[in-house]
Amino acid sequence: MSEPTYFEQVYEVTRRIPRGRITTYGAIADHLALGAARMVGWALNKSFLGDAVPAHRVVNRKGELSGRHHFPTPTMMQELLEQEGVRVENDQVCNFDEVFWSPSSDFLPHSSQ
DNA sequence: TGTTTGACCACGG
DNA sequence: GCCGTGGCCAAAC
Repeated sequence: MSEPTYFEQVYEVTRRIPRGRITTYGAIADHLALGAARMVGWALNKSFLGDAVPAHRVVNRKGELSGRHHFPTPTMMQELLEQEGVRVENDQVCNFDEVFWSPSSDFLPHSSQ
């Protein structure tokens, strides 16, 4: 058990992402002060294997579904986002700025869910 | 125990 | 505005 590793923290932050919202690897890395966004993606790689972590809500800074290939099906990530109201086109989030959620914003700046 | 990789990001040319 | 390189830190081989 020991201390919670950084991917444990990534799980926590990822779970706190509201429905219909997304965030970036850099935002999580910055909030956790990891300094390396690569670890976030790598941590999320194992996240959905055991724990129900909405890894589909995490995209890169370009709003692209870079992790779609790591899902059971490459289309599942887009399907999940569309089901939550996130408009995805060509494996990329359209209103990226609108659905973007910051891990530091616990109080939700715009509207909660 | 050293090397390689990884769902990235920022900067420079 | 696009492409190449470095940096970042930790786990896996």
